[in-house]
Amino acid sequence: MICVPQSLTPEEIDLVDSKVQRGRTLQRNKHVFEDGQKFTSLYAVRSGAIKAYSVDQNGEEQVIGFYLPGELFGLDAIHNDAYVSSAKALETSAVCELPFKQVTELSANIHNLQAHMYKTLSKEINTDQQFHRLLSKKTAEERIATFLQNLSERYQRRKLSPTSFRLPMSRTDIGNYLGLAAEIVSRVFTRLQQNEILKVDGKELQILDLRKLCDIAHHEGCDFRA
Amino acid sequence: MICVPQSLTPEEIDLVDSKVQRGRTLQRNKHVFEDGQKFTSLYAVRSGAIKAYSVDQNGEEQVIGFYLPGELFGLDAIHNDAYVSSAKALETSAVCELPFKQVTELSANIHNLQAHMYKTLSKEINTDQQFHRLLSKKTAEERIATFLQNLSERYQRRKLSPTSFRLPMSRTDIGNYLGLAAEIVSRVFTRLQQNEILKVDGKELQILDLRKLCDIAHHEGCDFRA
DNA sequence: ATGACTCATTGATCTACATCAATGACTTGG
DNA sequence: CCAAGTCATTGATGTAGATCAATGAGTCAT
Repeated sequence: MICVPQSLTPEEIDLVDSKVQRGRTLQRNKHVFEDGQKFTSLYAVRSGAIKAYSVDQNGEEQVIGFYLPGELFGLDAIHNDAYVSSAKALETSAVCELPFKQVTELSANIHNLQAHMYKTLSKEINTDQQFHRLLSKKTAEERIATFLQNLSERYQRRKLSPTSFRLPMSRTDIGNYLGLAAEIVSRVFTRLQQNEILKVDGKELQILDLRKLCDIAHHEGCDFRA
Repeated sequence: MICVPQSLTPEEIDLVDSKVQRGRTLQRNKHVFEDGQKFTSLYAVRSGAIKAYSVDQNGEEQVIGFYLPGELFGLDAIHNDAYVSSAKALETSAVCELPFKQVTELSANIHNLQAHMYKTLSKEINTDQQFHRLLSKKTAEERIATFLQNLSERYQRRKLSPTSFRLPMSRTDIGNYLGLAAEIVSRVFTRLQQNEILKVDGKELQILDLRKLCDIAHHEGCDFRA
């Protein structure tokens, strides 16, 4: 159910649900799909965490994003016959497969589904544009604060603790994603810990002062005034 | 006609065309839409050049993109009731307005149009992800070479010279877009000129050695081997 | 035409982050 | 359960690009 948009009517949900291929489970480091494979399906995370990335000519990896339960990925391949990035499990994970052909066919009839797809794609574009600002203007500390605040929100949306969670990815992955060296991620974590904003123990993370974290992030929609 | 996707059948093109509100013309610095205005329509450029940007709490501008004839913009607002960025003319420009309500209604019936919309949105996501790498990993020189090579391709697609064109935006806008100070843009232009890769005279630009420019760009799909 | 802009260029200096290097802790698979 | 990775942390040093400052060229309104 986590794989089907909740904006539909119950009947529509059933219909869509019946087209969803069920659970592939993946061990850590196993691929959901790889760059270049024939594009067939979108995927939604049921449990665990997925990393999307691409590799350039020089073999240099670029982390594109991290996906948590309830989130949809593979959207970047729709315009192509093949996937344009790879997706692998950061920990033991389960995903649902949504054959894209079914999505288009259903969305011609289910107006709500079409609207949902357009919105999802557009939201992704918007998110990427906010990320443009992050990479273009923000300092290391601001980037990391924004990243953690964003994770916090996403865990909260899934009814999990917004202030205490486990980072499923390595410091290197975080740095790669945020355009920083892993060492800088480490140093900023230490500094935020000294300022009693975080408590970090390996991959276990506690946000002690979400308010301050948001102040540092300078992120739209990350203020408590609202 | 430039506003309607060519992937449709002639009848479909006519149908879509009849729904397209015709030409708004804008003087330099006039807005097509502004952040916060009620979202109603996508826009396509007919002539001129459009800059999309957003402004954060501190009044700091972030250039999100530049749009040339034939290109669609406003996609980032679909998920929302209001525009999430602003778009203004960099020079006297004409745009077509495509009311989004019409687009969704038509796309339920015209399968090709739905497919075209999905592909357009997905392509935009993919472009933004490539930009992620540019900002995260590339040097100033690589960024600028990539940017110019990309402009060159887009002019070529519109049957204009890929090696000789006018930059419609300022150095400040280019720098802002690429995550660089305007001074660096200037310095890199000078350097590329010394190496006889470019000829720059104010906003007039000639690419003297597209091959070398591509080598510098380190950009996928920017090699002559293919 | 003329003064008041904005825009581009170049030089000098500063700094945030990258890079290199070393160490210890954790993880893992044989 | 031990050896061989991988991962995180911290310190020392280097550098690409930011910032500040000055000048000149282009553009615009009147």
